[in-house]
Order: sequence, then structure tokens, then C-alpha cells
Amino acid sequence: MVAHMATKKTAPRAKSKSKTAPPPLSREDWLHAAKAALLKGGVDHVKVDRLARDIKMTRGSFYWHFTDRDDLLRALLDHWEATNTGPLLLAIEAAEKRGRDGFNEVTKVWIEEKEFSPAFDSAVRDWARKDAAVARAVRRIDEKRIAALTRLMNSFGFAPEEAVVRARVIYFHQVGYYALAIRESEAERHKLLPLYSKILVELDS
Amino acid sequence: MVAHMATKKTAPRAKSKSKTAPPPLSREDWLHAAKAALLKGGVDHVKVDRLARDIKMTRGSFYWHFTDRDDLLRALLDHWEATNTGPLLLAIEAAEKRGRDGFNEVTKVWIEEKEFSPAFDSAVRDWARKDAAVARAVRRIDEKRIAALTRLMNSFGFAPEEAVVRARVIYFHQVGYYALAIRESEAERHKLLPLYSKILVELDS
DNA sequence: CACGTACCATACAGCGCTGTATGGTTCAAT
DNA sequence: ATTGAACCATACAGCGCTGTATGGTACGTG
Repeated sequence: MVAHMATKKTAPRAKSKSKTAPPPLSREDWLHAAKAALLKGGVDHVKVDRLARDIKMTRGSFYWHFTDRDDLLRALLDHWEATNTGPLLLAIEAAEKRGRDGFNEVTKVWIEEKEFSPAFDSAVRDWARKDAAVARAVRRIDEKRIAALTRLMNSFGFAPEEAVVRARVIYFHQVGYYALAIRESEAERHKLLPLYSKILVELDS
Repeated sequence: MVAHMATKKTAPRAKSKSKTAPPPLSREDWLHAAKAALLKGGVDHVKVDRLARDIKMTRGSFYWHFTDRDDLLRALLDHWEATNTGPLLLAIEAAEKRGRDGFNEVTKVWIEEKEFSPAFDSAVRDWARKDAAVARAVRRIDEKRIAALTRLMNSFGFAPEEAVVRARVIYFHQVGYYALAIRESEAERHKLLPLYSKILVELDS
């Protein structure tokens, strides 16, 4: 149900000769469009039909690269699982080595939204409500993230039980924040950070 | 865009005489089915077609009671806005009169899920990602709830700025919790409550 | 140069859903 | 007994989307 990432490896048909035919599309191009559509309007905006219009191509191309619409959706889910949770785990590991002050290694990932895309996260989470396979994938990575945060809280010296609850508060808060789709500037969020640190990990500076 | 709640008032055609024709359906019956469908599979499961099958009726009935599918959806949104946030605000008010110990007046509403339906909340929130009018409604009540929580935190004696952040942590956490669709028993959640109270409102008991 | 393969276009049948039109019923009031 | 309103059934046209079939074009290779 997972592990489908494009094993196609056909050498791209030399986009050379300047004025000749445009370069052929790849699976990734369709995936890209699919991701954009997902972010914009949820899964049921990622229709073969519309994507074709978006990238100015016909559905004939799609059914060359993918067997199915489901094929595309699986690829999309795999892509999310493969890309959108690594940076967070790395930040948590980095924080673990710096003690409580390192907590903003984690918040940084959330606040700056650079390597980590909360919009992607939210969209997939929505999608999970309608598709059991997606729900399982989401649950899987949620557990990973929470486990990592729990370890972090433990390393900060909180008692085991409290570490669990703090990890939950931190993570659920973050998910909720993005679920509300609040529009705040990076600066505004930075401003609240000290108070958040105080409340979430009892950091007084 | 709001304010559409069924002003139909035709006296129901006497469901008497025992063995005669079944009682006529009302707008509310369709609304009920719509809500169930929304909870089960999101907005795009609330199709006139399917609802008719669900309640063993034909679409002819639907288009008698509603002008449109949109008409139904508006009614559904209104229903949510009218029913699913009052109990919470009441609990917050009640807590305000009891000091920090009263915090579990609030958590009670969330933990017991009796008058307040988090599933309904989540479903509407999902829906909001695809419909701007719904998004506005959700934002409206989110702000109401957060404002109430902020007042509560103020009444607990937290400094204004900190009160805001605590309110956010509490509310976003709750939204996130339901977004994850975690399956925990009421007992399990009760068990964590003391730790939550300690972290969220510095209640030490 | 012939040819097979990679890639795309186009046409078709079919499904699920919407909304409208039109025509039954059943009951309350006259 | 007749009428008119409330309520439901059925049939139709139409749209958006899927997947398949089939054919066309460009290119690398022999």
C-alpha cells in the first residue's frame, strides 16, 4: 500500500534542437500538479481531468504514466510520508543535544515553514477522514512524531508521565493551530514564542 | 448567508389512523440524514441522491422541502453554529465563578462529549477548507471560543499576554486532539486530566 | 531507412450526481 | 363531492468525471 515511488527511469527524450517538440512530462510533473490541487481544494480537486487542464496536457499522457487515479493518489501519499516529517524529527534530535534551550530548534521548523509544510500536513489529514489507508499512514507518522517529542521532554527532565502529556500538548496544539488556518505573520508568531516556551517546557528566559 | 432555520410551520398531516400512510418527512429529517452523512464521510457524501436512499425516500421529497442542495448545506451549517458551541461557552462561564478548580468544568465538556460533539466540529472544519462561507463561520465561532477562554485565563490571574497564549494552547490542543481522531476511552482521558491541569493552568492538586 | 518504443491526442461508453418538469396521492376545508 | 394545497414518485436532460481503445508523432537504434 506504500512504496511506489516512481521507478520509471527512461532517459528523457533529449529536449534539444531548440525549436522542436517540448520535453515530455514525467510522473513527477503530474505529482506536482496533484500536490498543488490537493493543497488548494482537497483530494476531490485532484481529478485527472483538471490536472490535465492545469498543466496543459491531455489525459492520454496521464494514463501513460499512471495506471489509475488511485495510482496517483498512492504516489502522492508516499511523497508526503517521505518528505514531510524528516526535518521535524531531525530538529527534535538536535534539540535533545542542547537541553531546554534547544526547544526552539523545534518551534523554528513550525514557525518558519521552510522544509516542513503544514499546509501539506493539513490537506493529507483532511484526506485521511475519507480514506482508511491514508488514515493509517497519518496515524503512523503522528505516532512517530509524538514519540520523538516525548523522548525530548524526557531529556528535558520531566517525569515520564508528564513528558507524555507535554508532548501531546505541544503536538496537538500545533496540529490545531494549522487546522484553524490562522493567518499570522512569522513575526507575530515569533513574538509569542517566549510565552509558549514558558508554558510548554517551563523555560523562563 | 446565515439565518435560514426552517420557518416551515405546516401542521403535520395527522399521522393517525394507525394503518394509513406514513407520516410526511420534514426538513429536519433531511437535515438529520445530512448531518449523519457529513459525519461519516465529509460534505461530498451529503448528496441528495444518497440521502434519499438512506431515508428511503425519493429526491422528489427533497426538492419539495429544499430549493437546492446549497439550501440544505446552509441549513446544516446554521444548525452546527446554533447548537455546537453554546454548551462550551456556558461551561467556561461556570468555571469563571469557581476559580482555577473550575477548570474541569471546561474539560468535562470535552472529555464527556455529551452536549458537545467534537466529531461534528471536525467535520465542519474539514468542510471549511473547501467553502469560503463555511470557513468564515468556523472562524467566527473559533474566535468566540478563544475569547471566552482568554477571559477565563485572565480570571485565573494570569497576565494578559500569558492569558492569550494559554487560551490558545488549550483550544488548539483540543482541536488538534480531535483532528488526530485518537480513540481513547473516557477513563483514559480522565486519567491524564491532573497532569493537563497542572500544565495548562498550573493547578497543583 | 525501417522500426519499435516512448509519449501524447482524440473519441467513446459509462457512472454518479444535479435540477426540472410533470404527474400522482392524500388530506382539510368548503 | 369538489377543490386546492401539501407531499412524494418518476422520467428526462445535462454536466463532470473516469477509464479504455485506438491512432498519431518523434526519436534512438539497428
